[in-house]
Amino acid sequence: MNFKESHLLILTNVSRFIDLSELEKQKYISLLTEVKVEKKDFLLQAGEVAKYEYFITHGCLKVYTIDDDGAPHISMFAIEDYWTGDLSSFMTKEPSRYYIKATEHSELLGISRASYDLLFQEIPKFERFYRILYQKSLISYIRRSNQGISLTAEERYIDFKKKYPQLVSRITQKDLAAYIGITPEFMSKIISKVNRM
Amino acid sequence: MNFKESHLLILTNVSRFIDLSELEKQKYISLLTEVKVEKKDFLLQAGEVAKYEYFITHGCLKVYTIDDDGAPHISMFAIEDYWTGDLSSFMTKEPSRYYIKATEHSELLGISRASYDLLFQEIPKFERFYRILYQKSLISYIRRSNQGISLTAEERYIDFKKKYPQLVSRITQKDLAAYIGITPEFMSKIISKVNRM
DNA sequence: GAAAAAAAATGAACTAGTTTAAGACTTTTA
DNA sequence: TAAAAGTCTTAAACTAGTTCATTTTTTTTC
Repeated sequence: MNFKESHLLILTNVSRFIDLSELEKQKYISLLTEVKVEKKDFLLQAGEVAKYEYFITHGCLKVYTIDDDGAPHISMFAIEDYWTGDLSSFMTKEPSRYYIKATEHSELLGISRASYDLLFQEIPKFERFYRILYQKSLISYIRRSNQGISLTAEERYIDFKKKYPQLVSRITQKDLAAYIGITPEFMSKIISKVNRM
Repeated sequence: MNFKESHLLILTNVSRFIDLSELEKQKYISLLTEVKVEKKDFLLQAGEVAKYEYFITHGCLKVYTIDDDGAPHISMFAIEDYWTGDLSSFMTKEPSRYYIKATEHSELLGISRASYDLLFQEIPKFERFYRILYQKSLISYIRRSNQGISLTAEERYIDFKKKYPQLVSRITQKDLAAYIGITPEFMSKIISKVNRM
């Protein structure tokens, strides 16, 4: 069976943790929905229930909240070969507090809540896949929430640059500031300082 | 079969997400190790590999790092009916950067890495248990790391008090400051301000 | 490819949170 | 139960990061 490129990408991602038979691969692919968004399009807006979890086959998106003062706070950037969505709203079916917006033309594979539930019944191995996926995400969020309180903004910027060098050139300074947790003005100061060093 | 109180506690916790047969329950319990620690004892120290993940049947512990300036940063408090450990070190078998210290006399059930791996072979249902457990933890860490950058220290304190009212009276103000991400002096100011309101 | 819109830089005045230091209160330990 | 150690409070001087306002540079749009 020949899979298209985006399907091969997600199958390769899944195969990092579990092995699927040809039949299981086809079954899995059949549960996915293709989604394309243009730059600035929303995949999700606060107030909506998150109907899908997404795997990104191409592009870049930002996941963020808007606080009471209207300031955005980016909780993650998501690029090719990563997963995104609002897991909380997806699971509880309560309205989301997040926006997910494409920062470039992006292509994704979405799985609906019904398909997600069905997946575990049909291919129980996916419990293992998600167990490992969530475990790894959890480890990096624990680290991030710890760094948020123990590092200065400058240290967080240097750390981000070291960890995601490709990303720095793909996102605006303003968005990076909203991720690091500072104002764009202070981000600008940090960058010119760090570059001078 | 009669289980002892601590075993009943962990079985009840596990039964929130999966159903186990009597035989599976016995098998599971056989993989656990009982641990007791006195106040101020360490369950783990930075530099060691985390040999166990723990379920707390009684007591309270703090999980923290010490930064380059010697300042502690608490990443979680763990009490009865919660899980704790350094998942990153436990999985990678690399030395931990965390300390886990009892803030009261505590009793725990530990599972070693070998038993954890065996558990999935013997009772695959545990993939589901951990998938759901990690999913829920992930959701709360995503929320926490977002709040860390979007709320002021005062807002984080008020939020903590609302969310974990029982805990506030069980931990010192100093430890709460190390969790919130501020100095004990500023914590003291916030508390006297909030109490005056 | 010109006009409009958004992002980035810079600087001055401000504020949330830190540092240092000292005294009062509470808990632990011998 | 006294003394030692740790925790909490208060206050003054300080600094990391914000706010607001203006100009320059880059990107988007028609």
